[in-house]
Amino acid sequence: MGIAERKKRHKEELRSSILEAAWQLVVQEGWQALSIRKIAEAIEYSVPVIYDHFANKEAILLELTKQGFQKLNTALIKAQEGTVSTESQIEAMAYAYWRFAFDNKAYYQVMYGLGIPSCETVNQISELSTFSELILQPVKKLIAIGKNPETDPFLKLHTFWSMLHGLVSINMMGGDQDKEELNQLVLQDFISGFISSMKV
Amino acid sequence: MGIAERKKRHKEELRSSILEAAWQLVVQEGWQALSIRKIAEAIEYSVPVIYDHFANKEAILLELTKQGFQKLNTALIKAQEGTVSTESQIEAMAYAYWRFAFDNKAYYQVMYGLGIPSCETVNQISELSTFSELILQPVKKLIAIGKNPETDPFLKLHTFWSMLHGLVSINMMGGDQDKEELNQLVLQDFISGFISSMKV
DNA sequence: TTATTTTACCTAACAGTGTTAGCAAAATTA
DNA sequence: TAATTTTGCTAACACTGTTAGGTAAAATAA
Repeated sequence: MGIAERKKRHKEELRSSILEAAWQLVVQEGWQALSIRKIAEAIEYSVPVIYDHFANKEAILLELTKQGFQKLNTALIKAQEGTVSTESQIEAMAYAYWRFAFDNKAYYQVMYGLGIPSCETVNQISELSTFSELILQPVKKLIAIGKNPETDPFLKLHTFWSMLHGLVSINMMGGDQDKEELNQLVLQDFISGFISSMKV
Repeated sequence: MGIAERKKRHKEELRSSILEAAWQLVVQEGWQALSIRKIAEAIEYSVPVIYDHFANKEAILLELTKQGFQKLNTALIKAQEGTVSTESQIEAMAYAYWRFAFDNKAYYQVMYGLGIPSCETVNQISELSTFSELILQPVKKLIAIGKNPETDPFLKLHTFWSMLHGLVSINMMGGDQDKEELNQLVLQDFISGFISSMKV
């Protein structure tokens, strides 16, 4: 009964080739230029075949979004494991977040940059991101060290994530390369400010 | 020669009726559902007439963006004029920024939410926003009061704006109304943290 | 092996999008 | 009144996402 397996394997290959082609197109031309027909041409199949694997175009984007969050999560974990002290962990993770965004602009834009679409994508972002879980422990420790033990760690976390996203998205605009130095300063300023704000 | 004037007036009326119709459609159905044909139908003219007033669809969105920044600017100025102390000025402006975003979600999304398009829209945002100029003076004063006079006001400003945008855009996602309380806390946490970070 | 059914895949279409070429009618000027 | 400019329209082009319906090949059943 190897026939069914071969078919299944082929189907999975086709599915991932769709994602691969879609991703390549997104990187090359931006996610606004992505079209089903271009994907079909790239994988050398007709258009309806794509709809055998994905319900619609949005489902493809959503899958790429998931891939992006997976990459981000591993980067964050790696950053956390690289250091020991609580402060340096937060710092490393913020930096890793920043680096991921700028090293994978296309991913970050698919993950967040689609604006506020009517789809379910956005609602899934908070579920996809393990950023909160990862950074919760360090934040709690920092608060414990600080002078105000009543500080809400979830609130701090939420603020941290929001502000970090703001820094990334604002600095991703324009695209002037000569702002690279400024950007580094902005990030450092933010991190040190945030850490000290929890100790107070 | 009142004929030419009448024509000119009519042309301007048509132009603003296009913008008005476009805006109404954006509010009702979101900016992704905006189409030239819908605008044409709304103003009861044929499609090509629109192209006599705007080069393309993007130009219409850009005009709405400008309107949005104008509204935001006046809100910020009003907030600044309402208070005297430096700290409360910054606080009031941040709050006004926040309120504008959530009271005019459609505007804010047109202004920032289009992701990172290939167009020139984004590059014009920094020029359109007078947020930087308005908040520069209060920031400078705060730094002067603080213990570290070498702090770069422009850097602080940039950070402030970025983080504020991050707070808004993250909290604008999801759209759960029961998060309203949390959102207020997040904003207050951010403002107090930022102000104290400059005094240090 | 033959008949039947299932699977795989494609062509062609529908309804929508931004944009523009070319033409008819109305308004203005000479 | 005749010529000219302005005004606005129809119709088309080249796209977009999505799907209905059909065909030929492959797998299964008789």
